[in-house]
Amino acid sequence: MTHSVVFDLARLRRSCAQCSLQQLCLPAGIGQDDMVRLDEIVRRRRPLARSERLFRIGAPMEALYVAREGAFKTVAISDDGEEQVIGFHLPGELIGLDALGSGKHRCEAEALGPALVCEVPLDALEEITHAVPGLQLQLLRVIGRSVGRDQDHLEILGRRQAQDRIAMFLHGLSERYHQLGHSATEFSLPMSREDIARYLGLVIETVSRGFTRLQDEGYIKVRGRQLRILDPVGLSAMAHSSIDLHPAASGIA
Amino acid sequence: MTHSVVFDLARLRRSCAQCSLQQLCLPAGIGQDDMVRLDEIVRRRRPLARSERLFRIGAPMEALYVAREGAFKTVAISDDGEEQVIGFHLPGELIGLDALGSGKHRCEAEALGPALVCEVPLDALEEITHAVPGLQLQLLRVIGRSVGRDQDHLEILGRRQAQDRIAMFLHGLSERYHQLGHSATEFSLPMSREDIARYLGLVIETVSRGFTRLQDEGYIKVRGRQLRILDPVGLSAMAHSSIDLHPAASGIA
DNA sequence: CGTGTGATTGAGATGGGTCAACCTCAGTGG
DNA sequence: CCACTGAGGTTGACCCATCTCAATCACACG
Repeated sequence: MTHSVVFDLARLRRSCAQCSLQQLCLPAGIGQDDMVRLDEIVRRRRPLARSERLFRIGAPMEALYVAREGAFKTVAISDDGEEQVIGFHLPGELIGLDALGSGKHRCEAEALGPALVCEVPLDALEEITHAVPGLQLQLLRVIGRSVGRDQDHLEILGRRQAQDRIAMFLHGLSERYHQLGHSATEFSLPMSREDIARYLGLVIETVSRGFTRLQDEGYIKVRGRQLRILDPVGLSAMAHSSIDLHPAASGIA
Repeated sequence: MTHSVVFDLARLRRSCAQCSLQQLCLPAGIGQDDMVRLDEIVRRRRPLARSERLFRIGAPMEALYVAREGAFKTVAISDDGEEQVIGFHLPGELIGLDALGSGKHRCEAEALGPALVCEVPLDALEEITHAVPGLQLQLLRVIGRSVGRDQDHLEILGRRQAQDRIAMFLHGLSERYHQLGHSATEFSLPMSREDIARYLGLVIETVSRGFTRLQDEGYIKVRGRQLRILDPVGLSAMAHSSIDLHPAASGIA
Protein backbone atom coordinates (compact mmCIF):
# COMPACT_ATOMS: atom_id res chain seq x y z
CA MET A 1 0.00 0.00 0.00
CA THR A 2 2.32 2.80 -1.17
CA HIS A 3 0.32 5.88 -1.94
CA SER A 4 1.74 8.59 -4.11
CA VAL A 5 -0.16 11.43 -2.48
CA VAL A 6 2.88 13.61 -2.03
CA PHE A 7 1.42 16.76 -0.53
CA ASP A 8 -0.80 14.72 1.75
CA LEU A 9 2.25 12.98 3.12
CA ALA A 10 3.95 16.28 3.57
CA ARG A 11 1.04 17.59 5.56
CA LEU A 12 1.12 14.53 7.77
CA ARG A 13 4.85 14.48 8.15
CA ARG A 14 4.72 16.21 11.44
CA SER A 15 7.31 14.68 13.70
CA CYS A 16 6.66 12.84 16.94
CA ALA A 17 8.22 15.83 18.68
CA GLN A 18 5.32 18.00 17.63
CA CYS A 19 2.59 15.45 18.13
CA SER A 20 0.00 16.33 20.73
CA LEU A 21 -0.15 12.70 21.71
CA GLN A 22 3.50 12.52 22.58
CA GLN A 23 2.88 12.07 26.27
CA LEU A 24 0.65 9.08 25.62
CA CYS A 25 2.73 7.51 22.92
CA LEU A 26 6.00 5.71 22.45
CA PRO A 27 8.25 8.78 22.35
CA ALA A 28 7.28 9.81 25.87
CA GLY A 29 10.34 9.83 28.05
CA ILE A 30 13.00 9.43 25.38
CA GLY A 31 15.57 12.03 24.44
CA GLN A 32 15.40 14.60 21.67
CA ASP A 33 17.86 12.90 19.33
CA ASP A 34 16.40 9.45 19.97
CA MET A 35 13.07 10.84 18.97
CA VAL A 36 14.50 11.73 15.59
CA ARG A 37 15.49 8.11 15.07
CA LEU A 38 12.06 6.91 16.06
CA ASP A 39 10.59 9.50 13.78
CA GLU A 40 12.35 7.94 10.85
CA ILE A 41 10.82 4.53 11.25
CA VAL A 42 7.29 5.64 12.09
CA ARG A 43 5.13 5.68 9.02
CA ARG A 44 2.23 8.07 9.05
CA ARG A 45 -0.55 6.70 6.95
CA ARG A 46 -2.91 8.66 4.83
CA PRO A 47 -6.31 9.28 6.29
CA LEU A 48 -8.61 6.32 6.61
CA ALA A 49 -12.28 6.60 5.80
CA ARG A 50 -15.09 5.23 7.92
CA SER A 51 -15.12 1.41 7.92
CA GLU A 52 -11.68 1.10 6.34
CA ARG A 53 -9.61 -1.61 7.97
CA LEU A 54 -6.07 -1.64 9.28
CA PHE A 55 -5.88 -5.42 9.15
CA ARG A 56 -8.11 -8.44 8.87
CA ILE A 57 -8.40 -11.64 10.82
CA GLY A 58 -5.66 -14.09 9.96
CA ALA A 59 -3.39 -11.47 8.43
CA PRO A 60 0.23 -11.69 9.57
CA MET A 61 1.27 -9.02 12.02
CA GLU A 62 3.32 -6.40 10.23
CA ALA A 63 3.25 -3.41 12.51
CA LEU A 64 1.96 -1.84 15.65
CA TYR A 65 -0.48 0.98 15.11
CA VAL A 66 -1.22 4.01 17.21
CA ALA A 67 -4.51 5.77 16.66
CA ARG A 68 -3.75 9.40 16.00
CA GLU A 69 -7.03 11.02 15.12
CA GLY A 70 -10.48 9.50 15.07
CA ALA A 71 -11.48 6.25 16.70
CA PHE A 72 -11.20 2.57 15.86
CA LYS A 73 -12.80 -0.65 16.94
CA THR A 74 -11.34 -4.13 16.96
CA VAL A 75 -13.80 -6.89 16.21
CA ALA A 76 -13.64 -10.65 16.69
CA ILE A 77 -15.89 -12.83 14.57
CA SER A 78 -17.09 -16.22 15.73
CA ASP A 79 -17.63 -19.20 13.47
CA ASP A 80 -21.28 -18.42 12.99
CA GLY A 81 -20.53 -14.87 11.89
CA GLU A 82 -21.42 -13.09 15.11
CA GLU A 83 -19.32 -9.98 15.52
CA GLN A 84 -18.03 -9.02 18.91
CA VAL A 85 -16.34 -5.74 19.68
CA ILE A 86 -13.11 -6.45 21.57
CA GLY A 87 -12.03 -2.87 22.00
CA PHE A 88 -12.42 0.77 21.10
CA HIS A 89 -9.27 2.74 20.39
CA LEU A 90 -8.98 6.48 20.85
CA PRO A 91 -6.05 8.70 19.84
CA GLY A 92 -2.82 7.67 21.54
CA GLU A 93 -3.97 4.09 22.04
CA LEU A 94 -2.27 1.03 20.62
CA ILE A 95 -3.88 -1.19 18.01
CA GLY A 96 -2.66 -4.57 16.88
CA LEU A 97 -1.46 -6.28 20.04
CA ASP A 98 -3.90 -9.11 19.37
CA ALA A 99 -1.34 -10.67 17.01
CA LEU A 100 1.63 -10.52 19.38
CA GLY A 101 1.16 -14.05 20.62
CA SER A 102 0.82 -15.95 17.37
CA GLY A 103 1.96 -13.48 14.73
CA LYS A 104 -1.49 -13.62 13.11
CA HIS A 105 -4.24 -11.13 13.80
CA ARG A 106 -7.30 -12.50 15.51
CA CYS A 107 -9.32 -9.31 15.20
CA GLU A 108 -10.21 -6.86 12.52
CA ALA A 109 -9.38 -3.22 13.17
CA GLU A 110 -11.80 -0.77 11.59
CA ALA A 111 -11.99 3.00 11.58
CA LEU A 112 -15.23 4.27 13.11
CA GLY A 113 -14.98 7.49 11.16
CA PRO A 114 -12.35 9.51 9.33
CA ALA A 115 -9.10 8.66 11.08
CA LEU A 116 -5.33 8.78 11.08
CA VAL A 117 -2.86 6.22 12.38
CA CYS A 118 0.84 5.98 12.94
CA GLU A 119 2.35 2.69 11.97
CA VAL A 120 5.48 1.23 13.49
CA PRO A 121 6.80 -1.63 11.36
CA LEU A 122 7.56 -4.59 13.55
CA ASP A 123 11.08 -5.33 12.37
CA ALA A 124 12.11 -1.71 12.73
CA LEU A 125 10.66 -1.68 16.24
CA GLU A 126 12.80 -4.64 17.14
CA GLU A 127 15.92 -2.79 16.09
CA ILE A 128 15.15 0.54 17.58
CA THR A 129 14.16 -0.70 21.00
CA HIS A 130 17.67 -2.04 21.26
CA ALA A 131 19.24 1.14 19.99
CA VAL A 132 17.18 3.49 22.14
CA PRO A 133 17.47 2.64 25.83
CA GLY A 134 14.27 4.20 27.16
CA LEU A 135 12.04 2.92 24.42
CA GLN A 136 11.70 -0.65 25.59
CA LEU A 137 10.34 0.44 28.95
CA GLN A 138 8.06 2.96 27.30
CA LEU A 139 6.78 0.29 24.93
CA LEU A 140 6.00 -1.94 27.87
CA ARG A 141 4.15 0.93 29.54
CA VAL A 142 2.02 1.57 26.49
CA ILE A 143 1.32 -2.14 26.15
CA GLY A 144 0.49 -2.15 29.84
CA ARG A 145 -2.11 0.57 29.38
CA SER A 146 -3.67 -1.48 26.63
CA VAL A 147 -3.77 -4.51 28.91
CA GLY A 148 -5.36 -2.27 31.51
CA ARG A 149 -8.13 -1.27 29.14
CA ASP A 150 -8.79 -4.91 28.33
CA GLN A 151 -9.09 -5.48 32.03
CA ASP A 152 -11.52 -2.61 32.41
CA HIS A 153 -13.53 -4.28 29.68
CA LEU A 154 -13.43 -7.59 31.54
CA GLU A 155 -14.66 -5.87 34.66
CA ILE A 156 -17.50 -4.31 32.73
CA LEU A 157 -18.55 -7.62 31.21
CA GLY A 158 -18.36 -9.28 34.59
CA ARG A 159 -21.21 -7.12 35.83
CA ARG A 160 -24.56 -8.77 35.53
CA GLN A 161 -26.79 -5.70 35.41
CA ALA A 162 -27.03 -4.06 32.00
CA GLN A 163 -27.34 -0.65 33.64
CA ASP A 164 -24.05 -1.10 35.48
CA ARG A 165 -22.27 -2.06 32.31
CA ILE A 166 -23.55 0.97 30.48
CA ALA A 167 -22.63 3.30 33.34
CA MET A 168 -19.14 1.82 33.53
CA PHE A 169 -18.73 2.11 29.80
CA LEU A 170 -19.66 5.80 29.75
CA HIS A 171 -17.57 6.52 32.80
CA GLY A 172 -14.55 4.86 31.20
CA LEU A 173 -14.99 6.70 27.94
CA SER A 174 -15.29 9.97 29.81
CA GLU A 175 -12.01 9.30 31.60
CA ARG A 176 -10.25 8.46 28.38
CA TYR A 177 -11.46 11.63 26.67
CA HIS A 178 -10.41 13.62 29.68
CA GLN A 179 -6.89 12.21 29.43
CA LEU A 180 -6.81 13.36 25.84
CA GLY A 181 -7.48 16.88 26.97
CA HIS A 182 -11.11 16.83 25.89
CA SER A 183 -14.07 17.52 28.10
CA ALA A 184 -14.89 14.68 30.46
CA THR A 185 -18.53 15.67 30.55
CA GLU A 186 -19.39 16.41 26.97
CA PHE A 187 -18.31 14.51 23.91
CA SER A 188 -19.77 12.62 21.01
CA LEU A 189 -19.75 8.86 20.86
CA PRO A 190 -17.68 7.72 17.89
CA MET A 191 -19.46 4.37 17.70
CA SER A 192 -22.99 3.22 16.93
CA ARG A 193 -25.41 1.76 19.46
CA GLU A 194 -24.85 -1.55 17.74
CA ASP A 195 -21.11 -1.34 18.40
CA ILE A 196 -21.74 -0.43 22.01
CA ALA A 197 -24.09 -3.37 22.38
CA ARG A 198 -21.54 -5.75 20.91
CA TYR A 199 -18.89 -4.31 23.19
CA LEU A 200 -21.04 -4.71 26.29
CA GLY A 201 -22.44 -8.16 25.53
CA LEU A 202 -25.95 -6.76 25.27
CA VAL A 203 -28.49 -6.27 22.51
CA ILE A 204 -29.01 -2.89 20.95
CA GLU A 205 -32.43 -2.37 22.52
CA THR A 206 -31.05 -2.83 26.00
CA VAL A 207 -28.35 -0.24 25.36
CA SER A 208 -30.92 2.17 24.03
CA ARG A 209 -33.19 1.66 27.04
CA GLY A 210 -30.22 1.98 29.35
CA PHE A 211 -29.33 5.35 27.87
CA THR A 212 -32.86 6.67 28.18
CA ARG A 213 -33.08 5.46 31.73
CA LEU A 214 -29.79 7.10 32.70
CA GLN A 215 -31.20 10.23 31.12
CA ASP A 216 -34.53 9.98 32.94
CA GLU A 217 -32.66 9.60 36.20
CA GLY A 218 -30.68 12.73 35.49
CA TYR A 219 -27.24 11.24 35.08
CA ILE A 220 -26.77 12.11 31.44
CA LYS A 221 -28.25 13.88 28.45
CA VAL A 222 -28.12 11.99 25.16
CA ARG A 223 -29.22 13.02 21.75
CA GLY A 224 -28.08 10.57 19.12
CA ARG A 225 -24.33 10.29 19.55
CA GLN A 226 -24.01 13.55 21.43
CA LEU A 227 -23.51 12.95 25.11
CA ARG A 228 -23.38 15.18 28.15
CA ILE A 229 -22.72 13.82 31.61
CA LEU A 230 -24.84 15.82 34.04
CA ASP A 231 -23.91 13.99 37.23
CA PRO A 232 -20.34 12.72 36.92
CA VAL A 233 -20.15 11.83 40.59
CA GLY A 234 -23.33 9.81 40.51
CA LEU A 235 -22.33 8.07 37.31
CA SER A 236 -18.94 7.25 38.75
CA ALA A 237 -20.51 5.90 41.91
CA MET A 238 -22.77 3.72 39.83
CA ALA A 239 -19.83 2.52 37.78
CA HIS A 240 -17.71 1.60 40.78
CA SER A 241 -20.13 -0.14 43.05
CA SER A 242 -22.74 -2.54 41.84
CA ILE A 243 -25.45 -0.92 43.92
CA ASP A 244 -27.93 0.80 41.67
CA LEU A 245 -28.77 4.21 43.13
CA HIS A 246 -32.20 4.23 41.53
CA PRO A 247 -33.07 0.54 41.85
CA ALA A 248 -36.47 0.47 40.21
CA ALA A 249 -37.96 2.55 37.45
CA SER A 250 -41.29 2.37 39.20
CA GLY A 251 -43.08 4.53 36.71
CA ILE A 252 -43.09 7.64 38.88
CA ALA A 253 -41.96 10.65 36.93
CA MET B 1 10.57 -11.72 51.91
CA THR B 2 13.88 -13.54 52.17
CA HIS B 3 13.37 -17.06 53.35
CA SER B 4 16.22 -19.01 54.83
CA VAL B 5 15.02 -22.41 53.71
CA VAL B 6 18.33 -23.47 52.27
CA PHE B 7 17.69 -27.01 51.19
CA ASP B 8 14.30 -26.02 49.75
CA LEU B 9 16.03 -23.46 47.59
CA ALA B 10 18.57 -26.01 46.55
CA ARG B 11 15.85 -28.37 45.47
CA LEU B 12 14.19 -25.62 43.43
CA ARG B 13 17.40 -24.32 41.94
CA ARG B 14 16.85 -26.19 38.77
CA SER B 15 17.96 -24.05 35.88
CA CYS B 16 15.76 -22.73 33.10
CA ALA B 17 17.62 -25.10 30.80
CA GLN B 18 16.09 -28.08 32.57
CA CYS B 19 12.65 -26.64 33.06
CA SER B 20 9.85 -28.50 31.35
CA LEU B 21 8.15 -25.20 30.65
CA GLN B 22 11.05 -23.81 28.72
CA GLN B 23 9.21 -23.78 25.43
CA LEU B 24 6.41 -21.70 26.91
CA CYS B 25 8.56 -19.39 28.93
CA LEU B 26 11.03 -16.57 28.46
CA PRO B 27 14.09 -18.71 27.68
CA ALA B 28 12.46 -20.18 24.59
CA GLY B 29 14.53 -19.28 21.58
CA ILE B 30 17.57 -17.84 23.28
CA GLY B 31 21.02 -19.35 23.27
CA GLN B 32 22.60 -21.66 25.79
CA ASP B 33 24.94 -19.11 27.34
CA ASP B 34 22.28 -16.39 27.38
CA MET B 35 20.12 -18.76 29.30
CA VAL B 36 22.73 -18.91 32.02
CA ARG B 37 22.55 -15.15 32.40
CA LEU B 38 18.79 -15.26 32.59
CA ASP B 39 19.09 -18.07 35.06
CA GLU B 40 21.00 -15.82 37.38
CA ILE B 41 18.34 -13.19 37.65
CA VAL B 42 15.34 -15.47 37.89
CA ARG B 43 14.37 -16.08 41.47
CA ARG B 44 12.61 -19.30 42.21
CA ARG B 45 10.31 -18.82 45.13
CA ARG B 46 9.56 -21.34 47.76
CA PRO B 47 6.29 -23.21 47.41
CA LEU B 48 3.13 -21.21 47.95
CA ALA B 49 0.23 -22.69 49.84
CA ARG B 50 -3.39 -22.48 48.78
CA SER B 51 -4.72 -18.92 48.98
CA GLU B 52 -1.28 -17.37 49.45
CA ARG B 53 -0.86 -14.21 47.41
CA LEU B 54 1.88 -13.05 45.07
CA PHE B 55 0.77 -9.43 45.35
CA ARG B 56 -2.16 -7.35 46.48
CA ILE B 57 -4.11 -4.55 44.90
CA GLY B 58 -2.26 -1.27 44.99
CA ALA B 59 1.13 -2.86 45.60
CA PRO B 60 3.93 -1.48 43.43
CA MET B 61 5.00 -3.76 40.62
CA GLU B 62 8.26 -5.42 41.53
CA ALA B 63 8.52 -8.38 39.23
CA LEU B 64 6.94 -10.48 36.56
CA TYR B 65 5.91 -13.93 37.66
CA VAL B 66 5.64 -17.15 35.74
CA ALA B 67 3.49 -19.89 37.19
CA ARG B 68 5.62 -22.99 37.39
CA GLU B 69 3.52 -25.58 39.14
CA GLY B 70 -0.04 -25.33 40.33
CA ALA B 71 -2.55 -22.72 39.27
CA PHE B 72 -3.30 -19.12 40.19
CA LYS B 73 -6.15 -16.71 39.85
CA THR B 74 -6.05 -12.95 39.57
CA VAL B 75 -8.96 -11.14 41.18
CA ALA B 76 -10.24 -7.60 40.91
CA ILE B 77 -12.33 -6.21 43.73
CA SER B 78 -14.91 -3.51 43.18
CA ASP B 79 -15.72 -0.78 45.67
CA ASP B 80 -18.55 -2.73 47.21
CA GLY B 81 -16.32 -5.73 47.82
CA GLU B 82 -17.50 -7.90 44.93
CA GLU B 83 -14.70 -10.10 43.70
CA GLN B 84 -14.27 -10.76 40.05
CA VAL B 85 -11.88 -13.30 38.61
CA ILE B 86 -9.83 -11.64 35.88
CA GLY B 87 -7.78 -14.66 34.91
CA PHE B 88 -6.61 -18.15 35.70
CA HIS B 89 -2.93 -18.88 35.29
CA LEU B 90 -1.54 -22.32 34.55
CA PRO B 91 2.14 -23.34 34.47
CA GLY B 92 4.12 -21.37 31.93
CA GLU B 93 1.74 -18.43 32.00
CA LEU B 94 2.64 -14.91 32.99
CA ILE B 95 1.25 -13.22 36.09
CA GLY B 96 1.54 -9.56 36.96
CA LEU B 97 1.04 -7.72 33.69
CA ASP B 98 -1.88 -5.87 35.24
CA ALA B 99 0.57 -3.41 36.77
CA LEU B 100 2.55 -2.67 33.61
CA GLY B 101 0.54 0.42 32.77
CA SER B 102 0.59 2.28 36.05
CA GLY B 103 3.25 0.49 38.08
CA LYS B 104 0.65 -0.47 40.68
CA HIS B 105 -1.16 -3.78 40.76
CA ARG B 106 -4.88 -3.64 40.15
CA CYS B 107 -5.49 -7.30 40.90
CA GLU B 108 -4.61 -9.76 43.57
CA ALA B 109 -2.84 -12.92 42.50
CA GLU B 110 -3.66 -15.93 44.60
CA ALA B 111 -2.54 -19.55 44.47
CA LEU B 112 -5.45 -21.93 43.94
CA GLY B 113 -3.52 -24.74 45.55
CA PRO B 114 0.07 -25.65 46.36
CA ALA B 115 2.12 -23.85 43.73
CA LEU B 116 5.51 -22.67 42.56
CA VAL B 117 6.43 -19.50 40.70
CA CYS B 118 9.46 -18.06 39.03
CA GLU B 119 9.97 -14.38 39.69
CA VAL B 120 11.78 -12.03 37.34
CA PRO B 121 12.66 -8.78 39.13
CA LEU B 122 11.65 -5.87 36.98
CA ASP B 123 14.89 -3.92 37.05
CA ALA B 124 16.92 -6.98 36.19
CA LEU B 125 14.57 -7.71 33.32
CA GLU B 126 15.20 -4.24 31.94
CA GLU B 127 18.93 -4.87 31.86
CA ILE B 128 18.91 -8.35 30.51
CA THR B 129 16.53 -7.72 27.63
CA HIS B 130 19.12 -5.29 26.37
CA ALA B 131 21.98 -7.66 26.93
CA VAL B 132 20.27 -10.69 25.39
CA PRO B 133 19.11 -10.01 21.84
CA GLY B 134 16.35 -12.61 21.50
CA LEU B 135 14.80 -12.02 24.85
CA GLN B 136 12.94 -8.84 24.04
CA LEU B 137 11.06 -10.53 21.22
CA GLN B 138 10.39 -13.57 23.36
CA LEU B 139 9.10 -11.36 26.15
CA LEU B 140 6.71 -9.70 23.72
CA ARG B 141 5.54 -13.11 22.55
CA VAL B 142 4.82 -14.27 26.07
CA ILE B 143 3.02 -11.01 26.81
CA GLY B 144 1.14 -11.50 23.57
CA ARG B 145 -0.08 -14.90 24.66
CA SER B 146 -1.32 -13.36 27.86
CA VAL B 147 -3.16 -10.69 25.89
CA GLY B 148 -4.59 -13.48 23.79
CA ARG B 149 -5.99 -15.23 26.84
CA ASP B 150 -7.57 -12.00 28.01
CA GLN B 151 -9.16 -11.77 24.63
CA ASP B 152 -10.46 -15.32 24.87
CA HIS B 153 -11.96 -14.28 28.18
CA LEU B 154 -13.59 -11.25 26.56
CA GLU B 155 -15.05 -13.45 23.87
CA ILE B 156 -16.44 -15.77 26.51
CA LEU B 157 -18.04 -12.95 28.45
CA GLY B 158 -19.48 -11.50 25.27
CA ARG B 159 -21.66 -14.57 24.86
CA ARG B 160 -25.10 -14.16 26.28
CA GLN B 161 -25.97 -17.79 26.91
CA ALA B 162 -24.58 -19.25 30.12
CA GLN B 163 -24.21 -22.63 28.46
CA ASP B 164 -22.02 -21.18 25.73
CA ARG B 165 -19.78 -19.49 28.25
CA ILE B 166 -19.32 -22.68 30.21
CA ALA B 167 -18.58 -24.71 27.09
CA MET B 168 -16.05 -22.14 25.89
CA PHE B 169 -14.44 -22.07 29.30
CA LEU B 170 -14.00 -25.82 29.43
CA HIS B 171 -12.82 -25.96 25.86
CA GLY B 172 -10.22 -23.28 26.54
CA LEU B 173 -8.97 -24.99 29.67
CA SER B 174 -8.70 -28.25 27.80
CA GLU B 175 -6.57 -26.61 25.12
CA ARG B 176 -4.31 -25.04 27.68
CA TYR B 177 -3.77 -28.31 29.49
CA HIS B 178 -3.09 -30.02 26.21
CA GLN B 179 -0.37 -27.47 25.43
CA LEU B 180 1.22 -28.31 28.76
CA GLY B 181 1.46 -31.91 27.70
CA HIS B 182 -1.45 -33.05 29.86
CA SER B 183 -4.52 -34.82 28.65
CA ALA B 184 -6.95 -32.59 26.81
CA THR B 185 -9.87 -34.77 27.80
CA GLU B 186 -9.27 -35.54 31.41
CA PHE B 187 -8.02 -33.22 34.10
CA SER B 188 -9.06 -31.77 37.39
CA LEU B 189 -10.29 -28.23 37.73
CA PRO B 190 -7.93 -26.29 39.96
CA MET B 191 -10.59 -23.74 40.90
CA SER B 192 -13.87 -23.82 42.77
CA ARG B 193 -17.30 -23.40 41.19
CA GLU B 194 -17.40 -20.02 42.83
CA ASP B 195 -14.21 -18.99 41.05
CA ILE B 196 -15.58 -20.26 37.76
CA ALA B 197 -18.79 -18.33 38.29
CA ARG B 198 -16.88 -15.14 39.04
CA TYR B 199 -14.74 -15.71 35.99
CA LEU B 200 -17.75 -16.23 33.74
CA GLY B 201 -19.92 -13.43 35.07
CA LEU B 202 -22.47 -15.95 36.30
CA VAL B 203 -23.80 -17.10 39.60
CA ILE B 204 -22.55 -20.33 41.13
CA GLU B 205 -25.87 -22.13 40.72
CA THR B 206 -25.91 -21.43 37.01
CA VAL B 207 -22.42 -22.89 36.62
CA SER B 208 -23.46 -25.97 38.54
CA ARG B 209 -26.58 -26.45 36.44
CA GLY B 210 -24.57 -25.84 33.30
CA PHE B 211 -22.17 -28.62 34.24
CA THR B 212 -24.93 -31.08 34.97
CA ARG B 213 -26.64 -30.23 31.73
CA LEU B 214 -23.44 -30.70 29.69
CA GLN B 215 -23.14 -34.02 31.46
CA ASP B 216 -26.73 -35.04 30.79
CA GLU B 217 -26.23 -34.23 27.14
CA GLY B 218 -23.17 -36.44 27.04
CA TYR B 219 -20.50 -33.84 26.43
CA ILE B 220 -18.67 -34.27 29.70
CA LYS B 221 -18.45 -36.26 32.89
CA VAL B 222 -17.97 -34.25 36.08
CA ARG B 223 -17.53 -35.40 39.61
CA GLY B 224 -16.55 -32.54 41.88
CA ARG B 225 -13.45 -31.04 40.32
CA GLN B 226 -12.64 -34.11 38.28
CA LEU B 227 -13.54 -33.59 34.65
CA ARG B 228 -13.60 -35.81 31.62
CA ILE B 229 -14.53 -34.51 28.20
CA LEU B 230 -16.49 -37.25 26.43
CA ASP B 231 -17.27 -35.40 23.21
CA PRO B 232 -14.42 -32.98 22.47
CA VAL B 233 -15.69 -32.29 18.97
CA GLY B 234 -19.18 -31.47 20.14
CA LEU B 235 -17.90 -29.31 22.96
CA SER B 236 -15.62 -27.46 20.59
CA ALA B 237 -18.46 -26.90 18.14
CA MET B 238 -20.56 -25.52 20.94
CA ALA B 239 -17.73 -23.26 22.04
CA HIS B 240 -17.08 -21.85 18.59
CA SER B 241 -20.52 -21.16 17.27
CA SER B 242 -23.28 -19.74 19.38
CA ILE B 243 -25.76 -22.31 18.15
CA ASP B 244 -26.71 -24.61 20.95
CA LEU B 245 -26.73 -28.19 19.66
CA HIS B 246 -29.26 -29.31 22.24
CA PRO B 247 -31.39 -26.18 22.38
CA ALA B 248 -33.96 -27.16 24.98
CA ALA B 249 -33.72 -29.46 27.94
CA SER B 250 -37.25 -30.59 27.22
CA GLY B 251 -37.36 -33.11 29.99
CA ILE B 252 -36.93 -36.08 27.69
CA ALA B 253 -34.24 -38.42 28.93
C1' DC C 1 -20.12 -39.33 64.21
C1' DG C 2 -20.87 -34.48 64.02
C1' DT C 3 -19.49 -30.24 61.62
C1' DG C 4 -18.49 -27.23 57.97
C1' DT C 5 -17.53 -26.04 53.34
C1' DG C 6 -18.53 -26.62 48.66
C1' DA C 7 -21.75 -28.32 45.30
C1' DT C 8 -26.28 -29.59 43.61
C1' DT C 9 -31.16 -29.17 43.03
C1' DG C 10 -35.78 -26.99 43.23
C1' DA C 11 -39.27 -23.28 42.91
C1' DG C 12 -40.30 -18.71 42.08
C1' DA C 13 -39.18 -13.85 40.58
C1' DT C 14 -37.28 -10.72 37.15
C1' DG C 15 -34.07 -8.56 33.99
C1' DG C 16 -33.06 -8.53 29.56
C1' DG C 17 -33.67 -10.95 25.06
C1' DT C 18 -36.97 -11.22 21.09
C1' DC C 19 -40.08 -9.47 17.88
C1' DA C 20 -42.37 -5.77 15.95
C1' DA C 21 -43.85 -1.07 15.36
C1' DC C 22 -42.48 3.45 15.09
C1' DC C 23 -39.57 7.55 15.15
C1' DT C 24 -35.61 10.60 13.40
C1' DC C 25 -32.83 12.37 10.28
C1' DA C 26 -29.71 12.76 6.41
C1' DG C 27 -29.38 12.07 1.70
C1' DT C 28 -31.53 11.91 -2.92
C1' DG C 29 -34.17 13.04 -6.58
C1' DG C 30 -38.30 14.91 -8.51
C1' DC D 1 -39.11 22.75 -1.60
C1' DC D 2 -41.00 18.52 -0.51
C1' DA D 3 -41.64 13.49 -0.84
C1' DC D 4 -39.28 9.30 -0.65
C1' DT D 5 -35.95 6.19 1.15
C1' DG D 6 -33.01 3.70 4.20
C1' DA D 7 -30.18 3.32 8.20
C1' DG D 8 -29.87 4.04 12.92
C1' DG D 9 -32.26 4.59 17.07
C1' DT D 10 -36.26 4.28 20.36
C1' DT D 11 -40.23 2.22 22.49
C1' DG D 12 -43.64 -1.38 23.77
C1' DA D 13 -45.29 -6.11 24.92
C1' DC D 14 -44.17 -10.63 25.77
C1' DC D 15 -41.45 -14.52 27.36
C1' DC D 16 -37.63 -17.14 28.80
C1' DA D 17 -32.97 -17.67 30.84
C1' DT D 18 -30.78 -16.67 34.64
C1' DC D 19 -30.79 -14.77 39.28
C1' DT D 20 -32.56 -15.31 44.06
C1' DC D 21 -33.70 -17.77 47.96
C1' DA D 22 -33.79 -22.03 50.27
C1' DA D 23 -33.31 -26.89 51.08
C1' DT D 24 -30.48 -30.80 50.56
C1' DC D 25 -26.48 -33.44 49.41
C1' DA D 26 -21.41 -34.87 49.35
C1' DC D 27 -17.38 -35.21 51.40
C1' DA D 28 -13.28 -34.05 54.05
C1' DC D 29 -11.72 -33.40 58.64
C1' DG D 30 -11.60 -33.23 63.51
